[in-house]
Amino acid sequence: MNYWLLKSEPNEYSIDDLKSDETVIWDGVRNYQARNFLREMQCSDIAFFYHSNVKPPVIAGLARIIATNLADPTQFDPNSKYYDPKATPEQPRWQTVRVEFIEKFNQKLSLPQLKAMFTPEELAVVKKGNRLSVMPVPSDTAQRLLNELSVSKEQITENQ
DNA sequence: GCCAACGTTGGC
DNA sequence: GCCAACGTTGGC
Repeated sequence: MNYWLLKSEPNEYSIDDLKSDETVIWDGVRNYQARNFLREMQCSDIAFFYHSNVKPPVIAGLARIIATNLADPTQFDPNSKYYDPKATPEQPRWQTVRVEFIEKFNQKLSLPQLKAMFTPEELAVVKKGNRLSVMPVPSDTAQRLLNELSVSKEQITENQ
């Protein structure tokens, strides 16, 4: 199992939105490095849900990857701001995943706290100037985060 | 609101 | 294929 971090501006889509939707397709990513990470995701992988562009930025919750290698439907929609005229259903350029709500944290970890806990090598989101919206979280970093957030193994395992 | 960081575009 | 110009992200 692999761990990831997904950034979202809560004005656009928050952990509360995911909680009420239960699942969502993670559309709108238009950065190749981020897309390549989306392509690597596998079912039952865990994602830390990060709220960006708020004071302070926080890890707000947890999500599970439940479907992979999906063509992002917004690339085919001329009315979407994520429309890509070079993409066709036969040859899509942007793949993504569907995620499922697991948990919203009461005690959120803020970016200053994350900077105190981790080096940029351990957790890329603490690196100054990092604009990537999808990034891997090394397994040992993920374990430390889950421990800090008091997440039990049962909570992140499917078929509880 | 500012601006550093950095990805993308396009002229050459 | 280089790189200046430009646009966007996102912390501060």
